[in-house]
Amino acid sequence: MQILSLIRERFESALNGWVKNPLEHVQRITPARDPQHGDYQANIAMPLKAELGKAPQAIAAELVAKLKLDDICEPLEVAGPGFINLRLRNDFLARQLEQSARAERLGIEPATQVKTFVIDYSAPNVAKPMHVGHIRSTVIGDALARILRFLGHRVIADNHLGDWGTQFGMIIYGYKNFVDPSAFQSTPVPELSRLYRLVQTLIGYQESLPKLPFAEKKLAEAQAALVALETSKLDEKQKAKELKAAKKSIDSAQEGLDSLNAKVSPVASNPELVELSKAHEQLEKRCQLETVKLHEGDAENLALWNQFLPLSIQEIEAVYRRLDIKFDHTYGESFYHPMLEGLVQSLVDQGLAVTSEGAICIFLEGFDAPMIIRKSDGAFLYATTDLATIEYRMKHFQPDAILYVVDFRQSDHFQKLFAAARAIGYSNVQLNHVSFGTVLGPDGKPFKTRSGTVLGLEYLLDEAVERAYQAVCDPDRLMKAGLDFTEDDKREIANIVGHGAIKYADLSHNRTSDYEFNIDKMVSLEGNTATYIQYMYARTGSIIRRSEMEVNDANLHEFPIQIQQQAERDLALNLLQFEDALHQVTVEYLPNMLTVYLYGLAKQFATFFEECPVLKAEDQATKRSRLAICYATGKVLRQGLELLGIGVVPRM
RNA sequence: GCCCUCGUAGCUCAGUUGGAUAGAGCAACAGAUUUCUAAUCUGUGGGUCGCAGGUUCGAAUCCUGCCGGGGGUGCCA
Repeated sequence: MQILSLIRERFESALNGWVKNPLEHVQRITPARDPQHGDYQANIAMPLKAELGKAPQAIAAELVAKLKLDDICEPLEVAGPGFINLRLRNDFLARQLEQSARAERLGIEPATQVKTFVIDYSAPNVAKPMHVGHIRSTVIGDALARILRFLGHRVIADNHLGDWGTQFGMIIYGYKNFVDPSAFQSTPVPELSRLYRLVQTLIGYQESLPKLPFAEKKLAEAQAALVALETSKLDEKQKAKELKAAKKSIDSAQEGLDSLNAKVSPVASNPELVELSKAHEQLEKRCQLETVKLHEGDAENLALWNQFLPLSIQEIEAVYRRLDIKFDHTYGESFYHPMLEGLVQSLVDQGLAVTSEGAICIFLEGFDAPMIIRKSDGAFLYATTDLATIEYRMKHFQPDAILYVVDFRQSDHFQKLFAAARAIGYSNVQLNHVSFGTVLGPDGKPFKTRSGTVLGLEYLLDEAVERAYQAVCDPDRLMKAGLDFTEDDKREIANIVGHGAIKYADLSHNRTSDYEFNIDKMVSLEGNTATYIQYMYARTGSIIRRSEMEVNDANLHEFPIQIQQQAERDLALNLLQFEDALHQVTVEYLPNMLTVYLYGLAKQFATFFEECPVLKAEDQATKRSRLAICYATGKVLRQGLELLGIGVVPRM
């Protein structure tokens, strides 16, 4: 059982019958922020001032007198305005650690109230190459699935594949008109990617070219406005403000012009492409038509779709295999397509959806714009599929919660979707947009593929593995560390370290923040990285191996733990807070709560490693105790990393 | 225009949901090594938590306004 729950229980029984809502107050017992205030602190007395009509210090003193904690804690201490500081007894820590270290699941009991979670994550668009932007959803969703499952919940991992969207119209059109048959024969997936990019480039060109004169005019106007402003006779303050606005509108005009040029110039500079564009005017419309034909069941397009889809999925699955990501279901958009017509009809019949400006809409309280579920041309939208998906999931899985691990830019969409779901009557399910921030490039702007060339996810992973290989398997380092690896060993280590680096870099940021993508830093072997933690894990094993003693769950009772040094105590306390860290993750679905914990634990072990010799310990009892501590640390580090989808190696 | 979101050390980021003197890593500087794997450890310097008010025992955290960045905003996903 987690220590925190244990302490809270004791407080609860002391508060029972004395204050109105003990459970609420007990939540204000937390691990101490500052170790000089003990291990845990109870910030309970201060808010009770009003209810009990006494000074907080007096309340705290009274509470301390009522508490029965002497088997767990040193004598309690009231400090400052009424904090109660708790310090665990060393023998309690040692006993707890012995118990949890030999338990199969580190003593973590499965949840008593098992909940069903559907987690919707990754969701790449098939036929578009996966890139750096797909990392976040995939890795965060996978970590949450692993952690919730470990805590005993029922988890349904569902990959809502984009397999029915407009990109297929583009690829079908590209295939019909631009395919290189021999390339498609030998390497179909890259050829499909090429076709997709070609069509996309041409469409971008056709869209942007006519806008170019307007953008140029807008820029010129903005510049003229600035000049006019500079000579005008406004008062200083007003003028400064307007100058700023004028400069800003120049910047945005410039930016607009630049982005148009970026779409125009790759084609304009290539006569062949210009010819292609001329031969395929209104390309976007043509592609849309192919999409419509597909959706209407056109035999040729459906056959092409059926041919392309498995190829693309194979490609995606190869990435998942590398990353050790597994789903329970992969119900893509196409899976829901047959349900959409009926869904919209029934919403109209119920009066929940109405026709407005030719489109079928759901109007929701608190939103300016409606949620459109059928376009005026009859086509369905993302929102329609999402509603059908909720209906399907509710019917087949009866979830307590559905988590959508999707980019924060879609938060409006999800707010509407959730409001619509409630309006339809799905009230006994928690719908949660587990949103995440943008991956930024070195310029602080959204990470874009470098001018034209796509920085694919596969390339990125290869790069990380290669750098991991160079760093970890540096011959000098291996010699100094006395490590003698075969080439296979090295490759395996590089794989685990490289992939772990990418995942950890993502998971260690608060998911709601943007973060700067920096491959050097990710695969760097210093600081808050997976590699550091993996390294500390390897050291726990290395000590045990060198002791030439067998240490395992079954015989761990022969290695009784005694806590003597500060470093041992800090490490033991840290180890026992693993379960707390996991629960922290689940409160707001923040995997970085676990990375923070693991990094702290790894650092704590490094301190222990420096200060507490194991093999050269002063006596046998100390040696055995410290071996047990190493064993426990290794176990928690390995388990923690595994819950993040990150592996370990015995030596590195 | 309206709505959402962010602003913390030179840089990259945490901050356990309102707790005590705001923390890490990188970079800089000073130490520790015939090692239990130095990919390490110990220490130093570095802050107006964007600004101004408010709420209360107590605010980086909640509320209001302003400044600045990002995103969204009726038929894309």
